[in-house]
Amino acid sequence: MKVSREQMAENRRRILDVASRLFRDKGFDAVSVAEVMKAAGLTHGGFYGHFSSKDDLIAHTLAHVLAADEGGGGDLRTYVDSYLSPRHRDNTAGGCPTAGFAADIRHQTPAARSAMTEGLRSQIDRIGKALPELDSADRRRAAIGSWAAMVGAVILARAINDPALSDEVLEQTRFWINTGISQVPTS
Amino acid sequence: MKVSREQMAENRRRILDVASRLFRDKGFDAVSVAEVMKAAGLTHGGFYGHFSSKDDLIAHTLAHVLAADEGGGGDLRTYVDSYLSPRHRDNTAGGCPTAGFAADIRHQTPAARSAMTEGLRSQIDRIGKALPELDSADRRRAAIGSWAAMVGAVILARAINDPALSDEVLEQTRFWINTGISQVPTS
DNA sequence: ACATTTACATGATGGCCATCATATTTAGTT
DNA sequence: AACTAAATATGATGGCCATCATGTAAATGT
Repeated sequence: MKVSREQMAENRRRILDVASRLFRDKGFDAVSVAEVMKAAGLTHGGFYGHFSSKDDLIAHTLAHVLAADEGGGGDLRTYVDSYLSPRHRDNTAGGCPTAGFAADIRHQTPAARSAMTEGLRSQIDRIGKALPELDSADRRRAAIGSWAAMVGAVILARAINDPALSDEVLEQTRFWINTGISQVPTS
Repeated sequence: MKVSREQMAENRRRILDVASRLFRDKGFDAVSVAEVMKAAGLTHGGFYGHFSSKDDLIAHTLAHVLAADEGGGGDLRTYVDSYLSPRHRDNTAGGCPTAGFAADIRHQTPAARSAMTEGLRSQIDRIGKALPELDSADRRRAAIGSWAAMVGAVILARAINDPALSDEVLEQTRFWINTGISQVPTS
């Protein structure tokens, strides 16, 4: 049955929302189109009225979630601490899309990879803006280095089995980053 | 046809070798059992004589490749530089299994996750041993922080589309790590 | 040499999934 | 109020894949 224009727009938004959560949680391959539609409260048939293919959904999901992700507004220390928390590690479905998707994106379409590229660019800028005390070159270096460490630490912490080591990876990386961004690099 | 005991052992080794390359290159899901066997010069039927399931193959492949991976023998600077090189970024099939598998392992069996846990543990120790100038606590922190940044940087560099930004992520992370491990942390 | 075991090959089987075809119902439009 | 177009539902279809069943031939033990 046909639905109103706003209803359809809302359906599309809901598809993207649940897809971004399911994909982050289980990976692109492990989530079927039918599963996404069901989670959005629809059936699989209507899918191709919204997107031309599953790959198309993936690309739109990435653009959607990376645009929605702000993450660097407030204090950098606070952001780093919450990013490298057990709470964030355990919240894969609602957590950082970069940590959830980055490794998988290597196998996706150019459109998906471009969305990730732009997301990374703006994240580096955002972190850099939160480091006004450094000069321009140091700021960019600290932003990229810190972000790589944050993403890597969460991915490693999620991969392993031992809760104590997982917690330690997060905490030591936290300290490592906080000492790193608090001093002028020797270059 | 039956083959000799040594031939069978060699076949098994070859299966693990090609599996580790294919999995690193394309991901666990995108590689079929038949594809692995074909790459090993066999047909799919014999597979279940060597492994009880695809999950079993994945777990053994991980243990195999993480055991073979030494990586921290020589100078740490040299290791970091080669790890964060475009050459390593572009060599997914032969490159670091942690960077290739870490994100995917979250969805694998407990056996696979345990193999990764032990691999991470020994890698942290290896890097720590290469930092004799730091005291014990700083050494562990630097080892974990550096390793997280290395893994994160390679994953990010592989995910994105823009070669210049990809190169920059590697290079800036290299600088960031090298300044980080060359100074006594303030905390 | 013979018997037996066994590693591998060939050839199903059943399930899941992306995508498509068609039906149904209702929002817009006149 | 009636018409048309569009959004979603229901129901195929074809392909891929993990796993299993069975055949075959060579290796190993006696």
